[in-house]
Amino acid sequence: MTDERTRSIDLSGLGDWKRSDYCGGLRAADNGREVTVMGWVNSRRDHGGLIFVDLRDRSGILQIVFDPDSSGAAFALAEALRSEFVVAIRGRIEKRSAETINPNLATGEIEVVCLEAKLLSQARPLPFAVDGNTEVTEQTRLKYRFLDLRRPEMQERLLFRHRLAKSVRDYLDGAGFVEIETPVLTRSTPEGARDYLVPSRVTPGHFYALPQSPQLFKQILMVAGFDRYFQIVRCFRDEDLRADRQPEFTQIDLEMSFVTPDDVMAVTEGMLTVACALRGIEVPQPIPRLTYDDAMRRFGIDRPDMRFGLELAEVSDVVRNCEFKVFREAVAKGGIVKVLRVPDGDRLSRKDLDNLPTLVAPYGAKGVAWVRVNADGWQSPIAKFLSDSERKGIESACGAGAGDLLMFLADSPKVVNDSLANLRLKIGDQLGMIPSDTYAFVWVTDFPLFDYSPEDKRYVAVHHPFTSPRDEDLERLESDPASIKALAYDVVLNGTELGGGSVRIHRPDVQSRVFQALGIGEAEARNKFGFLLDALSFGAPPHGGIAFGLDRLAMLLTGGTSIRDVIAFPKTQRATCLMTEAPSPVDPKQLRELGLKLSE
RNA sequence: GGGGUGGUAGUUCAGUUCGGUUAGAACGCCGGCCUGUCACGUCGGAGGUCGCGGGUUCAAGUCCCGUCCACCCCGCCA
Repeated sequence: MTDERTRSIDLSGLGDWKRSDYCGGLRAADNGREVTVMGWVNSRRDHGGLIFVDLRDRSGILQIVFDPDSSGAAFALAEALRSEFVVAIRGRIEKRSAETINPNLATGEIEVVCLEAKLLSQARPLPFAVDGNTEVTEQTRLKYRFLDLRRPEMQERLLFRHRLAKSVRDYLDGAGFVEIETPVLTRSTPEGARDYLVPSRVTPGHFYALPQSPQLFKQILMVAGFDRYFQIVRCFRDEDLRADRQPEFTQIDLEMSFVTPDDVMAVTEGMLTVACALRGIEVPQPIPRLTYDDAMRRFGIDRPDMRFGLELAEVSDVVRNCEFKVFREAVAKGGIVKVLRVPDGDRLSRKDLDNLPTLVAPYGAKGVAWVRVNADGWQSPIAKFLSDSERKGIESACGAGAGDLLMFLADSPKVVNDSLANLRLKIGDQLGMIPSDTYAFVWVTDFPLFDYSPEDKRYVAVHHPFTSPRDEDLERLESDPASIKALAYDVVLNGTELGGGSVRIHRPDVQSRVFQALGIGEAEARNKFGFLLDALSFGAPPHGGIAFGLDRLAMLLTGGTSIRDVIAFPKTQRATCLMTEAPSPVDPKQLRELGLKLSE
């Protein structure tokens, strides 16, 4: 079939032809001009004695008319054209007659009458149509990414990503930030995600790590006196993938000297304003703030979707001694009981209610108790276990009134919050309460500095080990680590964490104490972070910064649900590339040079 | 590591409950006709390792076991 397609046609070179215009920009005002356009055959309509070709380039689509009266040679060539052949067209722009205008095309008032044509390249029959009307599975798209990326939708996404990065760069440049590159081959650090390792040939048995972020380098650039740094930089984390997580991703990374959290947040708000303006989206000035404790209390999550209500309320104290064993025992065991109030609860059917346990099971919850608050009292399987005063207490805790549906979770704080946070999203979505054209930004502040890891039997850094505690908490660093709040802040958009940052520790004594609290001994700290402690000891300014997920920002601003759609060549969930088939085995010789041996 | 969904023509899917003649549709592809289409029309045609391996059966796309791939989620990750 390939042979038949290609047999009788000669390919041409460009010769002295130069493109005069992109397809998509031509208009009625160009009537009469002779133009040279080049691009791909988006589609071909052959009427026997007359052939129309929609020519596509990055800018759009333009109709070319091949008429034997205008050029017999070009017409003969048009007969052989097929989808995605690459051609150069010389022709004259003509206004279309009124009845042949195509209002669906930006260039629909005109067409190009072909006077001369060159076939630059042929295409085998395609695995899928590039025309944008055909649904294709992602697996096929990723294998033939070069074709997928031709689709106007993907072109627009990547062009937008370009404009987004440029607007950020321009803004930060204008705000006095200096773009400085940091190493990609660097050293492995404990804490945080699993590193991608790169073996050293020159020092066998030693490894570089690809950076999870340029964290330490940017701090050292502050010590070096650059005052304001930024970088749009690739980061690497060898963890399992999600729709919004790739093993390599791009951060907008910045750091500033002599600042408080407010200063970093102000720069961030300016940057987001410029970025969102590309989509006509307004960013509130300032972006509302929520403490971590409030976020957890009201939404059960540290990245709440603020586009809708459905807030949570805690009722542990109300039900501490109630007759319902599940509630009573949860509280007795140090757990909590929280309630999600759904207004107009009859929008959820009994079947919906029966399905609730399935929705929370992934988070370890054993069930969901529910109550319908009717005008004449409570309708609920657990109503009989709750006294009048307990009912009143619950109603006042969550503001319940007639018509509301209440959903209860009783378990450890983690299970309750995880479950209800997820339930809130699911139900908000199901009831159509989440407006899709709204962009709700929120700062989450005052994160805990440490989180206790039962697995490791020690405290781990919630943000990272270089985050500064609040000054007023310093004295409790050793005595009550769990109570320490960090000078850390996340910016959240529609329930997605866009960026996070902190003011850093700039005193070597404080840094050492935090390492101690994290169970990183003096010798290990010296060994792993000696260069940082050194740097801090030679005159470090107070400094802080933030890092943004460029991919996530691009995804949200293009209305996508997966960052793969704003990454030209993304990886699959198993971190492979379907186009290049990376990763791949390597030649034994390469392994020998690196001093590596594979086990079995 | 775990849970879920999917894999049938180049593509997107139906067919799988309840096993049964030659596995279908649309789009695409190939050929004929067609001078105003733009999802062109029209006539004809080709195209299948039913993801892969094993099993049950007279008989497997369909049932059973294993396995690979993609996606969503939990764990993991800021």
